[in-house]
Amino acid sequence: MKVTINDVAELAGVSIKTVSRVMNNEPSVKKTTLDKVTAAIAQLNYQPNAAARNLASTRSYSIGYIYDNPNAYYIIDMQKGLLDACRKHGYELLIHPTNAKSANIVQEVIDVVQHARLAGLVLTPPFSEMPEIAEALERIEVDFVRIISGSTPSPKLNNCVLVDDFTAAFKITNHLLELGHTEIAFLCGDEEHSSSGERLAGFQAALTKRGIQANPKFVVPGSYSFESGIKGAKHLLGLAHKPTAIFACNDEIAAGALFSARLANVAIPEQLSIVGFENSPFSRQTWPPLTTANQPNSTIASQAAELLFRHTRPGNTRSAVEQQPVFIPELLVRESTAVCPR
Amino acid sequence: MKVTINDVAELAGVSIKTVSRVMNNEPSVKKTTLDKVTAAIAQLNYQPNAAARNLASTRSYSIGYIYDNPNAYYIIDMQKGLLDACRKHGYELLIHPTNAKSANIVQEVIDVVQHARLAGLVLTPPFSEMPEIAEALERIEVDFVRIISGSTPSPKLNNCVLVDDFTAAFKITNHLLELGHTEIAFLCGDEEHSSSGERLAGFQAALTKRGIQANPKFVVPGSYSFESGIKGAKHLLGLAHKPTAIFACNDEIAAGALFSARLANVAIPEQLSIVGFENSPFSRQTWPPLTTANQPNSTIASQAAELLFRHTRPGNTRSAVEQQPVFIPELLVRESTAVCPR
DNA sequence: TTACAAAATGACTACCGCTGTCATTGTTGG
DNA sequence: CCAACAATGACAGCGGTAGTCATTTTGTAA
Repeated sequence: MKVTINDVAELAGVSIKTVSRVMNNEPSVKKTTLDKVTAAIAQLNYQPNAAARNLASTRSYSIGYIYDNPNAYYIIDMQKGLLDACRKHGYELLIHPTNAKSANIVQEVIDVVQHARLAGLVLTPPFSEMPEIAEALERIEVDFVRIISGSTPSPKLNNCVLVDDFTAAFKITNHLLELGHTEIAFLCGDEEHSSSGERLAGFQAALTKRGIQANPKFVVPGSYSFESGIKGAKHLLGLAHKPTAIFACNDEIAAGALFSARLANVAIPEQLSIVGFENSPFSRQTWPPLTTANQPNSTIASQAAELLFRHTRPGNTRSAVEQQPVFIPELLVRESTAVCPR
Repeated sequence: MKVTINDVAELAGVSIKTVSRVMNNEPSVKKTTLDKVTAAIAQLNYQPNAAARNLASTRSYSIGYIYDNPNAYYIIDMQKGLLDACRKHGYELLIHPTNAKSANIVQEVIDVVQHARLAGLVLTPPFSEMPEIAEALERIEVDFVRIISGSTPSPKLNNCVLVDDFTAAFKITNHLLELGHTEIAFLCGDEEHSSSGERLAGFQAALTKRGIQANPKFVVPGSYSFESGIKGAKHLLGLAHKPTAIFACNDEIAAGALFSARLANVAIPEQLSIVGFENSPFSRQTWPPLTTANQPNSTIASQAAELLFRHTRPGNTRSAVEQQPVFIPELLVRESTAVCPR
């Protein structure tokens, strides 16, 4: 029933030490031996006992995902990507939802890492944007990969997976411009999340490039919620001079805006175009379905985990600057956008 | 830095075996010794190394949560509750999202359980309603707790946590009846989910009790989605004889119905009352916010885990019939319901 | 071929931190 | 005061990793 390293060694006709060498990708194993052992492993479907490994090894075979994000769809997608990568590399995933604003959050993170003897951590906003967390993890010498909003790799962004909100927002805005819109409003997300700022910057850059001066009245502060979308759109539709398109900082805001427009008897997309961002299930559930930017969260998460594993693997120095994967969410045109009515 | 059982033993002036006994709630530890050890544990903030425990013990200290559910909010809530219970009892949680409809799902579940040496499993719909899964788990003698829709504990529902959809639906319907509604429509969820049937039964029972005959035209089949709510409500509002209230089988359907009503220029709640079910974040994000039934998913999950731990703990026989906790989602009145206009 | 260094492998040991078993020591009550 | 039982401790693993050498293979230059 239970296959141990001894069974594999016996079948392959080698010592357990050699099997161990194979399992840990150590060099100095001859090709022919490696093949024999690999075959035996496959034949017996041997999977090393995680508990024994963790106990014996100085290395750890689990990584953690600490999060605090109201967007359940985002979290689920991230988890999925992390789990896939973990499964592939024989790691375990520890999930730890918590409150990023709690007073002793740094200590809590440290406790989790140390108690579970984690090899590393994957951080998403807001944790990935909290310098005190990064500092603490560096202090206790635990690897981590941050998923953050950004477009240009740089040494400062060491160990980050970048999501290029700027460029994606630029493209979305171009889509609206191509439809003839020039009076475009922007509904911001939370100021604390850098993604909101990046998207706004991309939006403004696209306008500027076309020689259009962004109307400051059309930039509405808010937060990443349906509620905020309702309010923001209501405000915009009450202006004497109304926009013909709204760029909402995420799908929830867009859905709220859509709702508000309905209330005001504004036809979407005939009288008003609305775009979202993220391609959450949310965006497909509205009516009409939202034009948005597809953010491949699972893939992003997988990449982040892979990056982490690369560090964690022995022989790699933590300080080595890794290449920084950059993801550009892609424009996904659906039915909430149309040619400018004017 | 790292506190082990030895440190505790030394501080308490006992052998490590005694500390182990305390950690595992074994009897035959003298009160005075127990206090000494407990104090030492607290003082050092000792937490046993999970890997070592798993390795040494015949028992397992991890449980699994296997799921396949499109509702991310539900999953996140469940995870939260399970994690809380696990943390409290020193267990670990393995999460495993997968596809319930895959051909070899039973084998997959068995593999997960055996590879991770799980002490038990918590199952939610659809897994909790798949007899082949239950049979397989019984065959390999792994404990599991199912969270299912049901109102009356019975030996057949051994090791289940019941969510009394029937009674909750009954109460919701009563709320509508008390507002004077008699022409109430029902938007069904997926047929495969027993919760939909239970809610419908509760709805009909409430009508019957008031001597109202349910109009068969007002029971609309569908699925647990926004889309389905849109369609269902559109159909209902197109009838010559329209309902004055709609009972949607969950919040997403209700949100869809609400959307449809807006499109048809039907004022909510003045002209039409709409209720949902679940109290998902969704229900607060609509406008007006939905009257719904609050389903405390985290608590339900915690209870399920507790039940599982009780089995798993040595000294308990698997076959012992446990009490079955029953949760009745509670009516939560918000702004989507009002007195019947007629 | 031979010789010899280098590479590959194995035998063995010491853990990792905890639990299970069984022997030993305390602590009662008759 | 001693049986009888409760409370405690000594010690051997669990299934691996890691390190140390010793030994066997291999490759290669003379």
